[in-house]
Amino acid sequence: MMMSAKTEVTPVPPDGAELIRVLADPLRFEVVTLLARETLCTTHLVEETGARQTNLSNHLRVLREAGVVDTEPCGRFTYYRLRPEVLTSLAGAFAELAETARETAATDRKRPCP
Amino acid sequence: MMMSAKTEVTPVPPDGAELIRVLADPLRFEVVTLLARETLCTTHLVEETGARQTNLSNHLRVLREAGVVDTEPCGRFTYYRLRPEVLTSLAGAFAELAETARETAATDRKRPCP
DNA sequence: GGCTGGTGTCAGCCTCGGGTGATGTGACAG
DNA sequence: CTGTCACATCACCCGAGGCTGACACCAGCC
Repeated sequence: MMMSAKTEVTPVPPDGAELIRVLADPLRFEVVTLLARETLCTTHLVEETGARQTNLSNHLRVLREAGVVDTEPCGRFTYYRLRPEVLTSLAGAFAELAETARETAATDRKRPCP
Repeated sequence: MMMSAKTEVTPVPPDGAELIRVLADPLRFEVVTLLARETLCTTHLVEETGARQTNLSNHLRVLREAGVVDTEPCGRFTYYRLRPEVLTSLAGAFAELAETARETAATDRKRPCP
């Protein structure tokens, strides 16, 4: 069958808990921070983070499978681009949780001791 | 010598990366979700999550040391209350990161291949 | 063609951290 | 005072996952 140039648009299963787990790793979070400011390829990330290429490639796969980043091949290089929507939804989830917590604190809602 | 029974207002070292790591654990995140809706004590959390008391106590210590929750002793019980500010700041951080990423994507800002 | 440089994949090592059981302590009930 | 309950702390086990080295792959350059 033909493959065409599908970039495999990534189905992006937006699992909240899984997403947090992915972002919890220090190196992955550093990569995300760097990619937020600039679209980079693996070589740049190696320079910036000081991590081994193999190590970074593994982490980038995790980020890719989690739908956090998109890849854009450019000759021998591979550009990594961050997906803002993912971070936005995460921020929204935390904001909503914080709002609920603030209401709970304001009305002093607590379950009685049994 | 020591001054009164201060509840030890928790210095709260607001380390972003550390905070994410703390919230990345499924059980801890479930606890945070539950505490957002209602102030509970350990017994309630044991009932709700189905986890062992020891296990929960350990996780609650992590949440306490990270400044995510506050404790309020009530007789033999200990109430756990969520700190909305922590979640708010985290949400803000992610929103800011998302904003930066959106700008980067909009202006197609990328570092050239060396 | 062969060679080099940029990346992904695989298999293994090894540490970190979550789960558990035993045990201690303080607070009520009797 | 003694028992029980709520909760914390400790010591230990063990598996998930991060890191690495060896290798495969592909795209340009000679």
